Amino acid sequence: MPGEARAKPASIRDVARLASVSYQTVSRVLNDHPSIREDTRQRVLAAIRTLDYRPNQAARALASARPSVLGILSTTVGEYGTTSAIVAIEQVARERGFSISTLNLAAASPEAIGEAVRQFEHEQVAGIIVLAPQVRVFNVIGGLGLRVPIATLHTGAGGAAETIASDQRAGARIAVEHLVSLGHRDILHLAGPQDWIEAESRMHGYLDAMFEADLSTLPPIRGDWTADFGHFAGRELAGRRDFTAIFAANDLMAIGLMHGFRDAGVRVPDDVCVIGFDDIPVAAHVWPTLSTVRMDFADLGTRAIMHLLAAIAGEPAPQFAPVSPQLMVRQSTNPSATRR
Amino acid sequence: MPGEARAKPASIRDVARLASVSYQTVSRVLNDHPSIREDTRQRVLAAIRTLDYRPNQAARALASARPSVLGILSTTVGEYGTTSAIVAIEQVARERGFSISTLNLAAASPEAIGEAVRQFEHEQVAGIIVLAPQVRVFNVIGGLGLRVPIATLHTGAGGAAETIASDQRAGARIAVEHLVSLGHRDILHLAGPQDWIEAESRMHGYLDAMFEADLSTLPPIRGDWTADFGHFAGRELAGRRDFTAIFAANDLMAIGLMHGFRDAGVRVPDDVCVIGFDDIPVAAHVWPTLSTVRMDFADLGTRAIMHLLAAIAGEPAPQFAPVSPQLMVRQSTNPSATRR
DNA sequence: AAGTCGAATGTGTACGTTCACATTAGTGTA
DNA sequence: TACACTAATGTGAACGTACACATTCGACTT
Repeated sequence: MPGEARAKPASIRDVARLASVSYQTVSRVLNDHPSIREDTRQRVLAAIRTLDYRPNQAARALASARPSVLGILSTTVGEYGTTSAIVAIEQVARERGFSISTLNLAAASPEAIGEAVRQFEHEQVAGIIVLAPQVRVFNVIGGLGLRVPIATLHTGAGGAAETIASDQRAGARIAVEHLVSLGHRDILHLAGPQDWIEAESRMHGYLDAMFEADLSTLPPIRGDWTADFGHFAGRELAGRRDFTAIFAANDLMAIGLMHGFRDAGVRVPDDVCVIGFDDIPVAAHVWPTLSTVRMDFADLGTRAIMHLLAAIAGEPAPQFAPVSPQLMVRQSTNPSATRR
Repeated sequence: MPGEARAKPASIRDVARLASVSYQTVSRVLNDHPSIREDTRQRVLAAIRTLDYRPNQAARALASARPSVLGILSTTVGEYGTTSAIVAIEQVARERGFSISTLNLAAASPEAIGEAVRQFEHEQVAGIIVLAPQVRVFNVIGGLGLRVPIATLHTGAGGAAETIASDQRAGARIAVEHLVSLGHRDILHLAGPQDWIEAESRMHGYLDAMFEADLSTLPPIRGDWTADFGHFAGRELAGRRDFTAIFAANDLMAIGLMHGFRDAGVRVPDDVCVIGFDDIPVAAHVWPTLSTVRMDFADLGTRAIMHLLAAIAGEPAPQFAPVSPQLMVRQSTNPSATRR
């Protein structure tokens, strides 16, 4: 509003002039070149501060091969934890001088994914983090002969994509083991969509635990992650009596499931025990409060980005201790705890 | 893995050579210059398709004043709807040829916000969309003498920031009117944090409805949007008998509130009616199912981006019909409907 | 038929940075 | 003291595009 003529941002040459050096010297200071005398460096840094100079990323990306943008590809289909992972990723990335370009896919069709990745490629991103953990995403990406490094939060990516050892499988196992320890023998799994890596991991965890406890498994129900589906499933399953506990692949479905049971007159946890996965913020507040498994998604995000940055720098992949998922025991698996 | 030498992406000059025109002509085709013969344009477009050419955004941003990146600034403190708004914003922006750079703030301190905005400025963004609707965010931004256009989803931004007429206030009003129509006269408001624009809007809606119904208001409780706080508040409020209904500023707090009441032996909706705001996916599945108000956040996002794009292009702000919030009546405000 | 005008296209240059190479200063060695 | 060798700095290009200007071409006027 005050209409003050805004000065054009300072360029590397302005800094050089003020510091009485060549623009190249400034560039070296910016890029931590080893051969710079300390007093020169200080003079340049002072000039940078005086002029509030910030390197032009566009020019930098144009002139150098290595770009300064990281792409995050995600599907919106509600996965809890995605957000906290993104925040963690961003933070690390920005500390290392990268910007983040996000691309949220409404539908995860192979075409859309391919297009998105090519979009990133054309935007000259340094690397891509994929938070759209469908199996076919990786098939598509694998078939693209991609040049940019890719990382994901999830195991089982297969193909060329770099993967992080996440412990969804261990988490699912812990959940089921909890049910087993309560004496349940007939445990049903309400799984996620077939194509999802996380759904597969969690189902494997279920199978692991059942196998180890020497229990026979029931064919899992395939859901779509939504509470609405859980609700539907609950009403459908109310008629069956071949299970005494259910492990739902996420909390949303678990909560819908309990609603469906309630509608049908099946009591949780008295008639059927339910455990979820994620520990979404409302899990501790629904009725009955939902037992679940909590994972540190921010930590997973950090690993993914560290992994990606290492790949970009051509360094060997960093190793991390496994993330330990945490069992949250609440009312939905504890018959004696439900008081109204 | 197959180590095939990857070809360098095609440049505008490659296209020009293939189409037997000058690179400038290609540039004109790309920028929809009027004076291009139709057959020339077609020849250029064909060459573009053949080479799978995509303009280099970095070079484009460098050469032209107008950059092609839009910044999205948001705080992570859980607001439902942010995600769907972002998706909508991105879609429109990408259609118009912009990339999206996101910057999620963990803490919304004035310093962090200022730094984030300067970061965007330095990244040469064309405009910024702010999804961190705290009042002080706008104070900080207003005091920055910013040159890039800014838009937000929310009204009441004040200062220089461009605003969109959103209807949170109307939504809150509808929620309270619903309670009034059920015969409630003593209605308490569980508000959001003082600094938040949305919290203020929703409180204003509450006050509007109470005033119009000629009812006296109670001092609102200030929450922090979380279910945990709602839980705490529910236990605290259970001792009070000076209200028969509560309007919570978001669903998360409403669900926690019902949990707190349950703990304290207060029955919802029989003793106290509860209504929330947002219609988060679990609202229809908790017990009792939560009455609430649904807003089309994707639509709000679309408006915000249209607004911003108009500002960037120097066009007048587009006008939209108000978004009508939708009342979702469920069990938590319907005493006769709770069957177990 | 020469002149005028606008449409269509081409040529130089700049954007801000990095890279490859060239140069100068600085230090030790013989 | 001269020599080599490294450290420190400087110079000329190039990245891929858009902008300002110059040019060519054709059609229409007089």
